[in-house]
Amino acid sequence: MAGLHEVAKLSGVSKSTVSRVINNEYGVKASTKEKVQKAIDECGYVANQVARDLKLQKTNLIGVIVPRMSSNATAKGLDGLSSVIELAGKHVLLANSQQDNEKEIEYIKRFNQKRVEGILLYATHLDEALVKAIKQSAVPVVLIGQDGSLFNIPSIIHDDVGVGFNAGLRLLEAGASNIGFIGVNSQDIAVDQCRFQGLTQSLQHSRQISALFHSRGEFTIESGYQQTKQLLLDWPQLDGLFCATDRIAIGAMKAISEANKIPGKDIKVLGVGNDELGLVCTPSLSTFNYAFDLSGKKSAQVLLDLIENKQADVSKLVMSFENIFRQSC
Amino acid sequence: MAGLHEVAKLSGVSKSTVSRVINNEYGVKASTKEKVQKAIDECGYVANQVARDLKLQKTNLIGVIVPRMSSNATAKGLDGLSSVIELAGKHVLLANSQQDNEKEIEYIKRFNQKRVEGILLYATHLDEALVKAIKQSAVPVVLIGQDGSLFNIPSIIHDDVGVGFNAGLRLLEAGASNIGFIGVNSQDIAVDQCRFQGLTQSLQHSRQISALFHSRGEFTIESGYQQTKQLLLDWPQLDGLFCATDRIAIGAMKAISEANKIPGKDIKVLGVGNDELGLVCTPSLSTFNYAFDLSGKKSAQVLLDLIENKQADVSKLVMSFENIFRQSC
DNA sequence: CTCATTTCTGCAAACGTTCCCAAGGAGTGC
DNA sequence: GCACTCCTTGGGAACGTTTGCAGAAATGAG
Repeated sequence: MAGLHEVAKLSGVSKSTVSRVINNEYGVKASTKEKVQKAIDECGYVANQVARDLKLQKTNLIGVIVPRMSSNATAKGLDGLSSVIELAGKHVLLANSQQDNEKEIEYIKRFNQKRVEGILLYATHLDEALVKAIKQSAVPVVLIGQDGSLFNIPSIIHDDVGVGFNAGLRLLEAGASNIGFIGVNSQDIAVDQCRFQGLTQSLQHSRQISALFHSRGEFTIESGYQQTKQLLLDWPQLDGLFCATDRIAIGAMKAISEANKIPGKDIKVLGVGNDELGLVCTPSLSTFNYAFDLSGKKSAQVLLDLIENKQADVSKLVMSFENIFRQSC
Repeated sequence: MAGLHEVAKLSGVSKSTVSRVINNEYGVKASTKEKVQKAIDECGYVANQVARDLKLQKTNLIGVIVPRMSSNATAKGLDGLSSVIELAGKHVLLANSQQDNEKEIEYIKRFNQKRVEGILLYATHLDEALVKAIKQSAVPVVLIGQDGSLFNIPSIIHDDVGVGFNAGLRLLEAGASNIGFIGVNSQDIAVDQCRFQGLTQSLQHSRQISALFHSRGEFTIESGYQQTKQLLLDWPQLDGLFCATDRIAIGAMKAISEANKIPGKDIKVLGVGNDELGLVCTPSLSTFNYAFDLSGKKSAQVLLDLIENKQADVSKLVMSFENIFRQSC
C-alpha cells in the first residue's frame, strides 16, 4: 500500500510537506498543496493510522468486554456506550468474554498491549484474580453492573438492592406472604445477592410473611420454567415470586399456568430489566426498568473523564430504576 | 510506560535479546532468559502491540459495522461472528452506523486507515456511494443481509425471497385471500423488496386471491401497530397479513385485537426472524427462523478466507431458513 | 592448545508517521 | 545593497518493535 514516501516522490516534495497537507496544517503554499493532493488521489494513498498511533502515542481505542452479545442488557448498553465513544472520535474494540473469568483477564491484558485508552468491563463476577488484573491495568478500567468500589474500582451499577426492596414492598402490598426468589448463581453479586438482599430487607419487619425461598438457575426462560416447576412442587403455598430477570419471570409464568394457577392472581410475579418480552406476554409482566443504554453512556463518560483527568471524581455511580407495574403483580 | 529499551538496560542485555525472550524464540541461553524475565516482571513491561503491528504490517483487527446494536439480528450475528474472529486470534473493531449511509462509508475509510484486515458490513441499503466505498477499500469487505453480488461484493444473505414465497403458500393454505404486506422502506432490498417479491410470486397463480396490499413503516412494534390500524381502516376485508419482521407482526396483532378481530383466526399473521418475542406473545407468532448467529459465523469465515487467500471462492451465500408455525397462522 | 563448529548476542535498519530545527527564498524598509 | 523578517520547505530523529547479519562466546574434536 502506498505510503507517504511514494506520494512525496510522485509530487516532487518531501515527506514532511506531504504530511503537512494531509493534516492540512497552515504554512503550505496553495500550489504545492494542490500538487500533493493530486498525487494522493492518483496513487490512492490511505494514511496509516498504526504508524500515526505509534508516533502520537495515542490510539483512540476503547476496549469493551461483555459477557455475551445477545442479551437485552448488553445490547442496549453497547448501543449507549458506542454512541458516546464514537462522538468522542474514538473506536470500540469489542471482546466477548462468554462469562469466562479467565477470558476477561486475558482481554484486559491484550487490550493493554493494544494500547487502548481505557476499558469498559461488563463483569459477571468479581473475584480476586480479576481484581488483580484490573489493578495491574495501565489504563483505567470502569466496571459496569458489579460493584467494585470496595476495591477502589470505579463502578456504574444499578440499584439492585433498591429494586429488591421495592419488589418486596409490592409483593406485600399485593397480599403475598409465601414468597420465592429465583436468582442466578451466588457469585453474581449484583443480580443474585443484592436483589435478594433488598427483598429480605423489605420483608423483614412484616408479620405477614410466613416463608421465603431462594432458588437458583440461569439467565434463561427455560431455566425460569424449570426452577418454578420444582418450586411449585416443593412448596405449593407459593403466592409471590420475585425473579432476578424478566426472562426467568416469563419462564416462571409459564410453569405457573401449567400448574393451573393464574400468574398475577394466584401467584404474583415480578421480574427485573424491562425486557420487551414482558410487555407482549400474557399476563404482561410487572418489572423494573433499568436504563441500560443510559448506564452504558454514563460508564463511557466516566471512562473518558478518567482518561482525560487521570483521576476519578466518581468511584461509584448508582443508577436509579423505575417501577413498571403491569398485570403480573 | 516501560519499553523494550528499559528492560534491556535493567537486565544488561540488548533490545534484540529481550525481544527474543518475549517472543520466546529458541536460541537464547536459559540464564539470560531468566535474567530478562526478572527484569520484565520488575518494571511491569507490557509489549506495545501498536509498534508490533507497524513492524509486522499486521493488526489482527476485523472491522464490523452494524446499523444498530440492540436488535435481535445484530446481537445474534455479533455473537456468532465474534466467536469465530476471536478463535482466529483476531479482534473486533466495532462501529455503529445508526443506519446512516454516510457513516457506513466514513467507517469503511477509517477502518482502512486503522489497517483492519477485513470488514464485515451489516448494510441496510446498498447505494452507489456505498458500493464505491466498498470497491475502494483496500481490504476485503463482506456484506451481510443485503445482496451485493451484482457488484461483485461477496455477500451472505438470508433467503428473503424464499421466505416470502413460503409465507404466501402458508397464507393461502390457511384460507386467506385478502392479503397485506407490511414492509419497511423501499431502499431495504432484502427486508422490504425481496420478501414482498417472494410473496407475490407464490400468490400469482392463485385464483383465490382477490387483493394484495403493500404498506410500509419502520422496524418497531409501534410502527406495526400503527400501520395495521390504518390498514384495517382502509381495507376491512383483510384476512391475511405478512409482516417483514416479528416486531412489526406483534404490533399488528395488537391492532387486530383492538379492532375486535382475532389474530390467527380472523386474520392470519406471519412474521420473520423468530424473535423470542413471538414465542411469548398471545397468540404465539408464526414466523421464519433465520440463523443469525450462523450467518454471523459464516460471514466471518468467508472474510477470514478472503484475507488468507486474497480471492473469493464464494461470491454469494444464501442461508436457508426454517418454518416456525405457531398459533397466529 | 588450536581450529572448526555451534550457540548465543548485539548492531542497525526498517515499518510509516510527526514535528522540531534549520535553511532557502522572497519581500520589505532603509 | 544590506539586514531583517516571514513564509515555505526539507532533513532527520523519534515512536517501540522485529529481524538479518555479523561478531563473540562457548563447545567439541583432534
